Amino acid sequence: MTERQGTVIEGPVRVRFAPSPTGFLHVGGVRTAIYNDLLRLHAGGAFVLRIEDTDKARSDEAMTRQIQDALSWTGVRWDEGPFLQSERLPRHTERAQELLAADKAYRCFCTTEMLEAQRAEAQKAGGSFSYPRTCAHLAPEEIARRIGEGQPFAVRFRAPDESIRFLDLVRGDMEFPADAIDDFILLRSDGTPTYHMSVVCDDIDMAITHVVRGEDHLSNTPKHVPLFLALGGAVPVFAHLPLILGPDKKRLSKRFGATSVEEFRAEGILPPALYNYMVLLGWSPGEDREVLPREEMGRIFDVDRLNASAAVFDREKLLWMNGQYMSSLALDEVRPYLEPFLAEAGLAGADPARLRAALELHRSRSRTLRDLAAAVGIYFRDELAYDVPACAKFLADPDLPVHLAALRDHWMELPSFDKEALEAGLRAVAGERGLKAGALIHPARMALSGETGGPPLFDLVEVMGREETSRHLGHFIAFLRRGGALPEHQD
RNA sequence: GGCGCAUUCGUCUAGGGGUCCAGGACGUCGCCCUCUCACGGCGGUAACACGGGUUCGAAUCCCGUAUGCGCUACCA
Repeated sequence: MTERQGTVIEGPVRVRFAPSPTGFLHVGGVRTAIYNDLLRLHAGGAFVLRIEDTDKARSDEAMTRQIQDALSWTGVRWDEGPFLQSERLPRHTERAQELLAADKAYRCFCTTEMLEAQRAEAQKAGGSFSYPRTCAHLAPEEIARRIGEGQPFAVRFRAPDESIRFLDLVRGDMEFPADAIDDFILLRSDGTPTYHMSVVCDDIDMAITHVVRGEDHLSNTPKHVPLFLALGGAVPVFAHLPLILGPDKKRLSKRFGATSVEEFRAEGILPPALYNYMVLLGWSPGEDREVLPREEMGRIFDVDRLNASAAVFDREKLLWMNGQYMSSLALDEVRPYLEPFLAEAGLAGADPARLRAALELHRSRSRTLRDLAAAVGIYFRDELAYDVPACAKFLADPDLPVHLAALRDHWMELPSFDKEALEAGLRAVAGERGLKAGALIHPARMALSGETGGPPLFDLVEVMGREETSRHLGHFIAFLRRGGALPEHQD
């Protein structure tokens, strides 16, 4: 941990995000991408996007496309790529062959069955298994003979005998004993390169200076470091990010709700809110500020402040963050993201001016875009569904229909249908009838929104407009007169 | 099993030996604002995993224990 002090990064960096396209982009992946984004933003340089699609069975073009969409939606910007690792396989093989030629790697003729047996035995004896270097020093003639016989072989890396050290920006100076790694495989017996070979080769070719990735790669790093060296590449600086946990402190799983960018998007989360929330899951600006735009975070981002312990994903706080952005962003910035939800709510063709006014009225009251789109629906409907249980107190007042009818008549005769006039009108009607304003306001709100809560009544009515207000009041009066029975078509 | 990493309010975190009977945020509770709801404001609630050291002094440094997690493939 001591080494962390003063590891602030100032020069240009080359960072990369290298997801494998196996479905949706999960929160862990997004956060990794975001920290890379911020590091690049802070220090300058380049962000390389590399798709690790070598596991062809699980990868396809659509998934690659999806990752790019999810990243750009989130607000992560990359400078180079996407590069497909699958297209670089020949290069990886070529580099592995170089290691073989330089005797930094060797052919291993051991069969999987043999290795499995040895591994099982070692486990039974209570120890850990590492490759016993059976083929590490075969005589050249022996090798030639076996190749001649057509025996398949894998290519193994000659792991160093010294302990391996590297710098991890999150955890400090790391040191692994030599026996922590064995002579791992570079090329499978079918000739294809393994993950370790591909990653290191690509990181070298792409001149990556900082590898920011998940903690699950921490134990792989002592394998990668000597491989960088053997291939003549500069060893990058590492930063291994802790995992993201679910509320049960286990690996985040679906049963606690959305876990992927696509799902958050579908729920109506704004990209900057997701981005902002994710950044805070493992990093803090060090001052008591939390809601910060990407550019600002980029300016003050500092790997020094990355947290080393796992964090529980808190959906509530994400929703809160979303609410912050929903109400503070300019409406025009929100609109593009909102559009699909409006369409879904059947409001695609709604009157633009009224829609806009309605959105302004409701956005600070909604936590998601989906909620917002649903909330403004009341301004564009022929009939409203009332919160029936909450209507009990209105039904208990036999004079209410008359009062509301008077209110409606008064409002309809107003020369100007604006909130000041509406309020003055309502207070006048209430006064004439010996009522408190609230005695009209609350039932009117129910009549015009179907709910007990919502924006200030006169704002609501102004946006609703004269015609709809009259109609909805009429419906509600009829509803009250029926004693609360719903018309046929409304159940 | 082996190796590694982690451990501050329910959750995200601040904290780099004294300024910490531990600060901020989400949540929660109460109050204010108010026609309701939300926003906002104010206040309350609640934490240094445990045990040993080191030190005049430890949340902070060291060692152990516990717990959690990761890795331990011819997967990535």
